Order: sequence, then structure tokens, then C-alpha cells
Amino acid sequence: MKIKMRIITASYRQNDVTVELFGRSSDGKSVTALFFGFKPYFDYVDPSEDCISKMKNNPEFIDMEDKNLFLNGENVDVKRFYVKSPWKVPELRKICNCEALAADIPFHHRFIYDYDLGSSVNIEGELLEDEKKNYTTDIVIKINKIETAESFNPDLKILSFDIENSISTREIFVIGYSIYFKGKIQQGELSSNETSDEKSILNGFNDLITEEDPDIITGYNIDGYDLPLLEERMRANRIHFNTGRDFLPPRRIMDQFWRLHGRVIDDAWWAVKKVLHPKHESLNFVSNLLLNEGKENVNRIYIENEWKNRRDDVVKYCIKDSYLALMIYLKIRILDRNLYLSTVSMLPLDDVTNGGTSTYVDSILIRRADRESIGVPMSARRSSNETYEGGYVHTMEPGLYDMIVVLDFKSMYPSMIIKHNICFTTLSKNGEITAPNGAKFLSPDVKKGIIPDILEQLMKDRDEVKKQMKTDKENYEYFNGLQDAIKVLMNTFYGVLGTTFYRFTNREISSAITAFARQTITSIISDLENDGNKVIYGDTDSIFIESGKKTVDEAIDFGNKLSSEISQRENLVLEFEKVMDPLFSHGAKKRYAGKIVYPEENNGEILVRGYETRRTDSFNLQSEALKKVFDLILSRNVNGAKQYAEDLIKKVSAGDIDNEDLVISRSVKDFDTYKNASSMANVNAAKKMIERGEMFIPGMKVSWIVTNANRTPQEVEPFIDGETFNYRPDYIYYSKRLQETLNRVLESLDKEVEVVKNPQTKITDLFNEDSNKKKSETTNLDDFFK
DNA sequence: TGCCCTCGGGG
DNA sequence: GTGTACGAGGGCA
Repeated sequence: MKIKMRIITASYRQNDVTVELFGRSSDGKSVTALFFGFKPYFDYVDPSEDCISKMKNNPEFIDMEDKNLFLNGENVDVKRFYVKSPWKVPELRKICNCEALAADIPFHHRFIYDYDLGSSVNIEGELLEDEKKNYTTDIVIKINKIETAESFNPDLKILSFDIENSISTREIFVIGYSIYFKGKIQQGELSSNETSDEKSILNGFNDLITEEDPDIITGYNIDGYDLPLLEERMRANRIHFNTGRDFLPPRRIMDQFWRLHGRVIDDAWWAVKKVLHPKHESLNFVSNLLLNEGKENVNRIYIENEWKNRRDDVVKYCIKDSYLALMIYLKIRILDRNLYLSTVSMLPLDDVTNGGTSTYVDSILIRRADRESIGVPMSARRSSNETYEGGYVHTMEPGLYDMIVVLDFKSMYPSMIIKHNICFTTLSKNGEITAPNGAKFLSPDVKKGIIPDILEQLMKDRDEVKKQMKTDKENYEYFNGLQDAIKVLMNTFYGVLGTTFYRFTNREISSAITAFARQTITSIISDLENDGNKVIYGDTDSIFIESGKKTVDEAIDFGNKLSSEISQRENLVLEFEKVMDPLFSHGAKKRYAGKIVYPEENNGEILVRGYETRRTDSFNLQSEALKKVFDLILSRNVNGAKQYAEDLIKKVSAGDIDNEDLVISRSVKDFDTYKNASSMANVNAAKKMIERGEMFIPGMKVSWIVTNANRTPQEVEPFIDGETFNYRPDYIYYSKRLQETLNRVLESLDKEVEVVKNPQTKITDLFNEDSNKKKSETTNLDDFFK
């Protein structure tokens, strides 16, 4: 039989080293596809006789083969060794002293690369009835023939769940779930009652997953809470946590992700963090923000009592939470994004969802290297603390600027790589292209590098998809998602090539890329200045110019004109991105705030870079005051901003402020998990709560007010909602912190006069670091990619 | 300046 | 599972 399927995850069976591909077929069935007989292998560069005999005598040895590969600028002889077990490779690659190649590629990736499979595949094979009992999928098929197919997006089943449990005994009370499939939502719960205990909840959960057979499992903070809890309770009840499509349990990877054979575990909270960067990350806040809908009213701090007294409400609350997580997950469209990304990077969905970014680049580059007989080095395990010069940052004079036009280089680093043929395959002493850092690369007519070639192709692909997006209105969404994913992939490419020690590149190559980029932007800036333009700021691939225009329309014309002039002259694309009016900076690099007036859809937005204060352990007043100050400055009311700041700090130092505005809160774990618990304010607040007979359970969030910051550690008193606070806050401490925050912004505006009078105590000048600023400053590329 | 430690979400 | 890794901020050397 023949089927077309989208690959969700790939793995292999330990017992017989059979490759397993899990996915959904074009007709909506869940599928396990098995490939028998694929063998692990890796290469040794020019191994000695001794090395070869060691390998041949190893019980893992199957076969060997001669190869000739391009490596570090020359062709070398290598021996390819085929072995029995993927998990033995880390051991085997250390048997000899010579260099091992491609000995750190996960086995399922090795398979996908070798058969050059994309995210969707056509399979010819036969149904395996006797294997059906080993998997939860609708069908199990033996692969006789497999090849990549045009990518398609099947309907995937998403299951979201949430658990309510006892804080003290950890016992699970209820698991609520919401399932999304083909546009419909189905809900339910598993709970303890007269006839059902925790054991039956846990077994019920396993059954639910097995029967529903979802492709995606989500929830809110399931990675860090619900899944570890399930694992713990399953163990306590001696129940196998067999929720995989092969009945194996989920496994925690690096204290971060969970991996489950056949399904993707995709925590909605992580997705929200990555995509949205919300001010607060709580389910209630985020669901109100995205869905205009909040959590049900249950007090989870007193969950045991709530469960005793309001069981039905707790069940409702639990289901609602699973529903909210599901709706958030759908709303932010992270699944679509990852599906597109898996399409363009030719990887299973799980690998783009829960894998590192270098995996995407590996997927493209390793296939290409194999095709062209280029050796695949191992990832360097060197500690790479060495930094190198990154992007160019133009220093900004402190002040308030009008009608600023912002120009952006389109794909600056990919453009540099393509233009200068930068690649590990072209790096050569004989190269006629010399980078500003001294690295030399062969010219494209002598040898075209594979990285520039791939990037050029990706750029062309993207333009092509964009064209289709415009002509094929019916499939606009699809093409738009695809072009965006290609952009992400290209960004990933230069991110990986530019920041770390990636297997195919090195420092010389990374710094050649950034050096060319600096050369390009600085020469354009000086051209602009020679033409009489006022360049006030620039960072890596952006240039800020004071247009001198009175109206937005004039500024837009100016921006368009500049962008087309320079783009033509330089044979690069410099896009006119936005107009800000006004723009404010106190003179530090990477810190500014501006009001956007163009493009129209962002008109009125306030853009703040580099000034944000940490939200979680700052007190309310701090962030509110900062926001107010920016509002005033960007309304050009600088004096008003100063006056406001001065008045506020005076008020605080005089104690004329509500206690609520000074509360700091953070969560506290078990005290003995801290290296230096006694010096931590949150721990000390929790200890005092216990002394006072207040409830404290490790993991709880604790609120406090600082009462004496002159002592080490600072003295704090817990702040309990609804109870009077009988201590005097350290108003001097609070006014100092407020002053620090506000001075970061205001200090530059009026240097002679201290912006704010010192409140009672002497405070040394803050932010006097700009005495010897150079005109040109550089920054590490890593900063740019944050 | 750079490293180490911690939190955030969840009950 | 031939796989290592979130991002921001404060404290401290």
C-alpha cells in the first residue's frame, strides 16, 4: 500500500534498532512507519592499522568502507565504520586518536538525511498487523520504499490538560482536559470521588492518551509542573507512565524539555514566553490579554479546602485552565509556525519544537555536505568564552530628536556571506577575497561556497514564495507562513555561523562576517554624512538619520529616497523601516525610546529599547514611574518629566506613599536548596512568615517590604495581603532605587544641575560612565541576537 | 566586565 | 539517546 504522511516525530527502537517515524497521513490516520535494517555509521580520518584492527575486533563492528572527503581545504582518505548500536557510537568514536567525523548525529537524523526526507513523505509498504499491539496509532506500516513528498498540513489532534493537587501530600485531585481536533473541542475530567482514587485518575490518564492518540500535548507550565508531578505520582502508585505512541513514558531532556515517542509535548507557557514576551506570564494575565477571558474563581493556595468544600467548582476551574491553555496555544499559532519551520528545515515537527537551532542548520548543511563528499566535523566541545568583535554600534549623543528616519539592511549577514563567498569550503590562503579581519576566501568563479550557495537559494525561494503569496490569494496564509519560516531559517543560519563554534565554521569565519558587515555600514554612514545627512545612531544593520523634515509625509519621502539611492549604489537592500518622532536617548548604546509615526499600523506606539526594568522583583512604583517619565518625555514635556520624578522621589523619601506600592514579591523554594539562603531577601521573608504562624509552603510566592537596607543581608518584613503592615518601610532605600531607575533616563538631559536632589543621604553620582566614549563602539554579535 | 545564581510559570 | 541548554536580571569578584 501507499501512504503520504507528515512526520511528527522520529526515533528508533532499542531492541532491534528499527527506525520509527510517527505521523498523520493525508487521510487523517495516525501512523507508525517502521524501517528495518538501517545501520549506524561514522568516519575516522586516515586511521592507522592499529586503529582499524581495534575497530574490527570490537563486537559492535559490522563493516567498513573507504571514502575520500574534503576537509579543512584538502581531500583526505577516511574509513567509514558501520556498527550495531547507535548508543555505542560515543564510546567507539574515542577508540582511536585520529579525528572522528559525523559521530554525533542522532540516529533518526542520520536516517532522514540519508534518505533526504522532508517534513512529509510518500511511503510504499505493507501493514504490520502483528506490530499493532506495540503502538497506539491507527496503522503500523513497514517501509519498503520512502521518499520526500510535497509538504502538507494534516489536521493534528491537540490535547491540553491541567492538574489540581494537594500542596502538602502532592496527591492528585483532578485532571481536566480539552481536546482540539478538526475545529472541534471536547472536554472532560478525571477526578477522585467515592468510587475513584488517585490510582484510577492516573490509569485514566494513560487510557485517555492511548485512546485519543493526540499528536500534540500541551498545557500551561506542564514542562515544569504537571509532567514532573505525573511522573512522581505514577511512581508513587507503581503505575507505568505509558503515554507514548510506543507506550514508553515521556523523558525529561536537560531539565528543560520532554520527549515522548510519537507525540510532541509543547508547553503553551514556553510558547507564550518565546512569541509574546508578556509583562506577566501567569495563565490569568495571558488569557485575559489574548482571549479577554480569565480563570475561574478558586483559591489555589487553599486548594485542599477548596477541594473539600467546592469540589464541582474546582473541577470546573481545572477544565477551564486546560481550555485556556489550549486556546492560548491556538491563538499564538505556534504550531503553524513550527510546521512551516519544519517544512523549510526538512525536520520532524518535534525537532523544531523542542530542538536547538543548530539542528535546523545541520539538517540543511549535512545533507549538502554528504552529497558533495565534504567531511562533517563533530560539534566542537571547546568552551567558547572567547568573544570577538560583533556588529558596529554608532554612539548617540544624549537628547531628544525629531523626525528620525530608520533604515535597515535586509538580511545583512546573509548578504555578506553571499557577496564575499564566505564559507568553510572557500577559506583558503590562496583566496583573492580578503576580509577586514585578514581571512581569505576563494572567489566564486574559482569555487562557489556551499553556505553562500544555500543562502542564495533560500533568498530566491523566499522571493518566489512571496510572489506566489501575492498571486494565489486563496493560499495566502500558507505562502505567508512559508516565507516567514524561510526568513527564520536564514536568520538561524547566520545566527549559528556567527555566534558559536558551530561544527562547520570557526572564529575566523564568524569574525570575517561581522568585519565585512562593519565595513559596509561604516562606509555607508560616512557617505551619508559626506552628503550632509545627520546620522545619529546605528546598530549592526540599522541606521538612524535626522531627516530635518517638518511633516511625516516629507520624512517618508526622504526615507524612501535615501533607501533606493543607497540600495542601488551599494548593491545591497537597505529598507526604509520607520519614522520616529520624537526619539530619545541618554547617550548609552542600545538604549533609546521613541514614538513611532510611520508605518501607519504602528502609529502612536512607544518603542523602548534597553531601559526596561525587571518586572518580577521590582516594586510597582518603579515600573509605573518609569513609564510615566517616558510618556512625558515623548510628549516633549521634559521639564514635566523632571518635575514628576523629583516630586515622586521626595514623596517617597518622606514616606508619603502607600505600602502596596513598595511590595516586592518572588517565589521561595525549600530553604536547603539555596547555596546561601540566609542572604536572600525572599528566604528571610518566608522564615518570618513561618515564625508568625503564617502558612508557607516551598514553591509559594512571598511578598515583602524592605525595612532596613543598611544591614547585610537587608532586613525585610513579609507583607500579607489584607493585614496591616506594622513596620516602617526603609523609605530611603526605596527612594534611592527609584532615583537610580529614573536617573538612568533623566540624568543626561541636564548635566549641570542634579536632576533630583539627594533624599537625605548622600548618593554618589550615577551614570557618569560616559566620560571617555569613543565614536565607534563595537559589541558582541551575541548581544544582537538576543 | 564577566560569571554565577535564581526565577518564571504551575498547586 | 551518535542529541546538551530559555532568557533576563541582580550580586559579586
